[in-house]
Amino acid sequence: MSMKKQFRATEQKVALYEYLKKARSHPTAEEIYNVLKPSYRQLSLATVYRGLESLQKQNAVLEILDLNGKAHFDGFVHNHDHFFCEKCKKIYDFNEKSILKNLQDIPCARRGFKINSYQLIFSGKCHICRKKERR
Amino acid sequence: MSMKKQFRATEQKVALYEYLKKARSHPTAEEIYNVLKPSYRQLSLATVYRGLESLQKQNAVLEILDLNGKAHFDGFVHNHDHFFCEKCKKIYDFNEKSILKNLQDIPCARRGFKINSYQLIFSGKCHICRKKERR
DNA sequence: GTAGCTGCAAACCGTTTGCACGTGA
DNA sequence: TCACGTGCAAACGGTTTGCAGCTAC
Repeated sequence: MSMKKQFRATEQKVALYEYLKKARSHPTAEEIYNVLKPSYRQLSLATVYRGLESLQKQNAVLEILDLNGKAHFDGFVHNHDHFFCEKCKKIYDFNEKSILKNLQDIPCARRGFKINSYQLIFSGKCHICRKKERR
Repeated sequence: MSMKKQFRATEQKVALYEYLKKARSHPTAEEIYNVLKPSYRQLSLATVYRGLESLQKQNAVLEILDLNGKAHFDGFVHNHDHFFCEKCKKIYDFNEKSILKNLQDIPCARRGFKINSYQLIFSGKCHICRKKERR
């Protein structure tokens, strides 16, 4: 029989979670590591990755792959889309609610496919990089 | 002045292109390599990657990142969406034309963002894997 | 007490690169 | 001719893993 795994609220995982909740910047694991390292001097990158994996399984955090295949993390877990800047490689929230509203309506069931989720990521140039270019 | 790079139709690149045009299976670079290797005994994986990069620049081929960050390639370059099977890791075409029709209509310009492209990938279980499970 | 978590270092693996040689236009 | 492409092997970089010790519950 399948016993559900118990997640533990360790100091490190709480710190990860709290940072992601307030940072709306979609950081990578390494960026998070660099921010938290000064406060948690023993912290290791592997722990960041494992903590993020654990938080994901609890649906507390979302993983987004950018168009280079690099993982970013988002503390805002409601269904929304993203924008990836090809220049500065930052990820932005594109909206509060995904522009794909009715997932059920999408005509896919006829092929026998079961959709669990989707990722919609726009790619281009962000307002900051465009402004810099115009100089 | 910026001279445009000339692309050459070498034997290897033609083989890559022709394989992708008929294989509707969204193979990875390694899968393509394994298929072509018997016919091109000197072929190296690096050449496959470089050839695919070159074909992409000519808009002859499309790169799709699956939800594990792995690159797959598609010889069908018109704007369409994909489906990624979480079980067998295969990528399928989801439709002939993307369900996002009017890219211009998306209210993004107000933020000063410039959209060049987007990737919409559904994730779930494909019909083959679902069938297998039901046994 | 014990399942789950941590830090460290090493391994992993898909992809890219440097180099010397080859080849298409 | 010579810019572009190739094969090989080594490097890269983000992520994962094995292990011994630690900690939340």
